[in-house]
Amino acid sequence: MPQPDLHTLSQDCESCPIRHRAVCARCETDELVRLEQIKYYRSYQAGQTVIWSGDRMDFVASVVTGIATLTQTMEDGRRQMVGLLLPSDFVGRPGRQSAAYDVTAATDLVMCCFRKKPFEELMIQTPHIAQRLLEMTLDELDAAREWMLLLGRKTAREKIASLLSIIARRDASLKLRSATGHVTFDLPLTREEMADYLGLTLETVSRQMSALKRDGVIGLEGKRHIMVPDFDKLVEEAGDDSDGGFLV
Amino acid sequence: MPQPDLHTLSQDCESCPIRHRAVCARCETDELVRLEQIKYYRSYQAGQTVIWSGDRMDFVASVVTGIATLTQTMEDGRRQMVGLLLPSDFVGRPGRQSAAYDVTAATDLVMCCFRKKPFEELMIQTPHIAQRLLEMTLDELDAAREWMLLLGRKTAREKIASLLSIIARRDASLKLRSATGHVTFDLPLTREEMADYLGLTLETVSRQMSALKRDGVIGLEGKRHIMVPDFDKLVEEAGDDSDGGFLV
DNA sequence: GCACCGCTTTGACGCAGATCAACTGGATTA
DNA sequence: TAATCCAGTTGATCTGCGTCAAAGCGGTGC
Repeated sequence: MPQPDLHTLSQDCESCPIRHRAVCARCETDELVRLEQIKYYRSYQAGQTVIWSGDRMDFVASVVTGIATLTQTMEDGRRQMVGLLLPSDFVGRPGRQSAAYDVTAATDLVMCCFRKKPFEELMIQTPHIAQRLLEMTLDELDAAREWMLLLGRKTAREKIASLLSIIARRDASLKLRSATGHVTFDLPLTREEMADYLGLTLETVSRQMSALKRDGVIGLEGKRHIMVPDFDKLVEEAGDDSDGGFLV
Repeated sequence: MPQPDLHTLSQDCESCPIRHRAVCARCETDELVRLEQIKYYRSYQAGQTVIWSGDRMDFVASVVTGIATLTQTMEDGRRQMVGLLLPSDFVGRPGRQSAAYDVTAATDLVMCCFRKKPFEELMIQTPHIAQRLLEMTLDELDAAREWMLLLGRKTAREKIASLLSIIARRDASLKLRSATGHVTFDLPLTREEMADYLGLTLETVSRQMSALKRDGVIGLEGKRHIMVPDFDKLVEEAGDDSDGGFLV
């Protein structure tokens, strides 16, 4: 169940931490005013389910803080994560009435929700929203295709290195830094969630994390805090082309 | 090298076979006129490369007839298909100057190309194009996520059954039929291309095709013509939820 | 007719990662 | 202080798919 925690939250779009990256990034002041009329915040604790696949979904939303996951589950319980949503990422699909995936809070999570019906109307009237949403969707499609290469062709070790470098990059970009040299960050995912992301078992994830640590590619402090002495080395382990995804 | 074959091709959008499914689907007559001014056709033979990843790309396009593939290649030659483009599907990304993937003609292929610069301008002026492109991109993202489940969690046999049912469905929908009961279609892909789609080797593809044939799930006539006596049986082999993707 | 070629099939074998199971270590509760 | 719990680690074993190799098969050219 969602646990509203509205009083601690900024209600003012202008001072919003994702103002210039989210679906509202291109909006003018007057457009923001209209968005503000249909928005509300929701908070979830780490581990809570935001919505189940197939459930009716009467809002779309932006992640404000925290991390959410999209997962698909087969009848026999096999699970595959298909989306990892960081601050500014968009949840839901205009024009669709029910959720296509399970959405879960991987960390404590705050979302800025828009009632779906008025959001859809606003989208027709203000092209800035649709433009930005198209751009974001195209970025997500590129990320999904990169992810497909990972799932289809990379070894377990490469998968782990890829995931770590993706998280390091996105974490750095949220802090307005770039990921080079010595890098440090917190893993927002459990070993099991990492496994669901990578199409592996949690045992294999654990083994490969230990192997990367043994080989000095990463350092671990506790289970979640990662230290990368040489980011280029990590990227090399990921097996990516040297250009290394500066598209995003 | 592209082999122009313009004389055999319809130049008239109104009589175009993909008029009501492609990126132009929502356009009014006056908008079509403007699109017609910036469009040109190109033909490719099966096996030809349309564009290499990283190459400058000064057009975007719709597939008119035939099938194209998007693939990513790692430095050591491992390949993963990340897109299978059927008639009406869109190629290229407005706002991007170079191709992100290798685009190849899997069959003989005709594309309706738009010069990129004027297309981008037109997109700003006529929201119908951007609206339709957003819708198509969201559909592709859903398909990519389904594909991620396949790559990450399905067995070789399930992967093959999934691919066959996807092709059967899309083939049926192009012929304005629905895929039920006894179904028949041609495979547009070689065993190697199927392997690149599924994250398998061509040997495993061949073995699983033989196994499905042995078990009576499919029949083969030659290498490419597939007969499915009971489509529901095939879908069951694919391991999908019973709803079976009527989203598209 | 035969040789050749690209695609496909089939067989033998090996290995990366899955499975099953035991154990560790830190946090929470009693 | 110990009991419980849960995420994570590590070990032993198994197996599905990859790898390597050989042979089949339909089409094309000579």
